[in-house]
Amino acid sequence: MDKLLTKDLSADAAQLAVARDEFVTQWGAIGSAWGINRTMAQIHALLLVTPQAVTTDEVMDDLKISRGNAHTNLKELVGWGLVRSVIRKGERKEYFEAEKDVWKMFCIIVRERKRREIRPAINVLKNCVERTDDLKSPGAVAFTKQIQALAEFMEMADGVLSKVVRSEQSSIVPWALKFLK
Amino acid sequence: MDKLLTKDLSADAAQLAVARDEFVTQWGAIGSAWGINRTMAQIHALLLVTPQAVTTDEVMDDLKISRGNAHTNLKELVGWGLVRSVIRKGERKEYFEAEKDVWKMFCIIVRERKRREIRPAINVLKNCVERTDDLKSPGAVAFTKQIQALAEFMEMADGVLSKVVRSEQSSIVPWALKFLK
DNA sequence: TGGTAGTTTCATTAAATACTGAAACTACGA
DNA sequence: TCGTAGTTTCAGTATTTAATGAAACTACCA
Repeated sequence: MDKLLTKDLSADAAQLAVARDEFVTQWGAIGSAWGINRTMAQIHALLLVTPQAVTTDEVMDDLKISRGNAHTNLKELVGWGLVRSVIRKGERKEYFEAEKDVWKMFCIIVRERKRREIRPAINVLKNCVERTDDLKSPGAVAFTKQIQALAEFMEMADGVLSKVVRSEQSSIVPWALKFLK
Repeated sequence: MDKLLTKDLSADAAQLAVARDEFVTQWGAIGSAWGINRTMAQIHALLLVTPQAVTTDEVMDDLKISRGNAHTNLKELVGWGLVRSVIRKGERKEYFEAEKDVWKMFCIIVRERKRREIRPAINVLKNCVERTDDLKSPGAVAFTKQIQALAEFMEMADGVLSKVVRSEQSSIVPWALKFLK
């Protein structure tokens, strides 16, 4: 009876462990497709499904990676703002925990990608336009027009994302959604 | 006088060539950050700013890349639907041209990424939930809840994107934008 | 101020990814 | 059906990117 209960519990724990592992692994693969390094995505996944804050050693141990790798990617995640470091009083170790709220997570990612990638891309485009918008040849005019269209589109997208993310409130998008067709 | 005119024209052409090169190079770098291979992004950029359809050889020559590389990436772009191949009657060569309309381009990219990356990610999440939603331990419940939240968020995002992209009409987003705060 | 727990850095190595170029293939026209 | 222009494939190579692990560093405490 007691044995049976124990057995069930450990079977459950195993099932959970499998699902957790599956999630961490797959999230790593998904990250790759979006230009995020696999390990960083895996660490993020791991922290997302770990209720307590964890140490570098626990991450190393769980994902079977080196200290340097764990350290670098944890700090990178902190740099993105997706992970916070926590210092428990009386302890010297550093603990890490992820932002768990999905909407907040989304806002952080959007803000960072806007800052790191969208804005610089817009600058590149504007720069190209500046170099050519005084040229009169048909080729130059066509070029400028095309780049301008791209620039305008990206500024529009940038603006939409700013507004979506501004309020930090998850209710706005589903609400706006009703108006879309 | 004639010489001066020629000089001016060639200066203009040079200026255009520089801007074009800058765009192609930078677009390649931007693509990298979003998980797209550099060459593919560069070819796409090149076709975007080339009015006529071009051949594999022209791409090779312009970007200084091998035939195999040019071929593979052109076909990949065709696979995404961002580039069409054109066969001119009476000619055996294959020509390629990009979709130039920025909004259509955006719709294509969104649809493809939805299909290739967002849907599979949602399936991974649902799969994880299935494995654990019958478990009763507090750890399992917390896990399931977190994954469920992620899954729901992604389904919502998927739905928003579907609607945004459905009409193939660029006017909808700016319009909906007015309602956002 | 020496010892220790913990963190950070970075030269080296490993792995993943992309590119080349030549050979095989295809399809058309003479 | 042979020759040729053009396309496709892919084994080998190069490049880029990420990971390791050990040494240097830091900060605290006895």
